[in-house]
Amino acid sequence: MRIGELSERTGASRRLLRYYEEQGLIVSSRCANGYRSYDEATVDRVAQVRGLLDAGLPTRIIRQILPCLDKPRAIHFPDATPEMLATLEEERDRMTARIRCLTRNRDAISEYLEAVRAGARADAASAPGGGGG
Amino acid sequence: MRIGELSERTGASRRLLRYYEEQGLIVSSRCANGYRSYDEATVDRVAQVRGLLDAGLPTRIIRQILPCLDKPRAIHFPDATPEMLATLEEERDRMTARIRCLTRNRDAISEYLEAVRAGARADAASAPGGGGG
DNA sequence: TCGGACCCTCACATCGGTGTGAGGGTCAAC
DNA sequence: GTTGACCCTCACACCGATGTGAGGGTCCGA
Repeated sequence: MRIGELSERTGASRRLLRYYEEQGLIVSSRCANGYRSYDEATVDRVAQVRGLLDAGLPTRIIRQILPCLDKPRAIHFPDATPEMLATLEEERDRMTARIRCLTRNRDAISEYLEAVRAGARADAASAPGGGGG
Repeated sequence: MRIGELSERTGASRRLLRYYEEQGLIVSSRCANGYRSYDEATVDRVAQVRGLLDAGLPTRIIRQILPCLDKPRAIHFPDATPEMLATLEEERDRMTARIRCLTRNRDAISEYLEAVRAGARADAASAPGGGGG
């Protein structure tokens, strides 16, 4: 597919898709006329990239971790230098920290929302038609 | 405590602490001489803010969700307009999505690391002193 | 052969989080 | 009364993710 369709299917602007490619996050082949051509899997790839970007990872890191998510069954060990592995472990730990932080705060929001709803119900029951102070 | 100590204890630069204050994420009182003065709880608050920032939330959103995390037991219902609640629900869902994305990818990284380690062990066992292809 | 929808490559603009420095005050210690 | 560590308020600089627009090609259908 060409960039327009990919853009529509992923919600990412064309500009952004070119940027991702420039950053090495997605790849494209070129048609004879120079147009970019993407295969089906790129749709998922873009979603993944955008998810990670939205979760606070910079493109530099995403570029590093993507290759090892791609081919979960066909891992190329020569790719994995010791520094690379160290980076991955570090990044995994950072992600775990992020997950914990997000989870804690999300749960607090949920609690708050429930409390507000419970309070609103109590309010309605104890003073129907009136306001609580 | 003054800004220098807070900076040291949180790892956030003074500049950043002033920025957070400007963004309404932390508060300070002022000494007679104009110096900012923070109470103990601000240390945790800064950590929370930085965690959320690192997880991809913009200050605008953090400012909105912080008040409802602060006082989990002393909720002020008048604060909560319906739009506010809607925003919170939205944000909670976005956080859930982030958590899922991070978890999925982190687990994939973990799997990769384990596979590499297993491969390395197998390599070492089958061809000690040699290289695997 | 034209128009319009699509694509290309620059390249500059914007926005948010952060660094850095100028110019200047406060205060404790010598 | 000077020095040095701390604080203040600007204000500009930077970087990364993204928008926008200029200038120009390709291709399809009227």
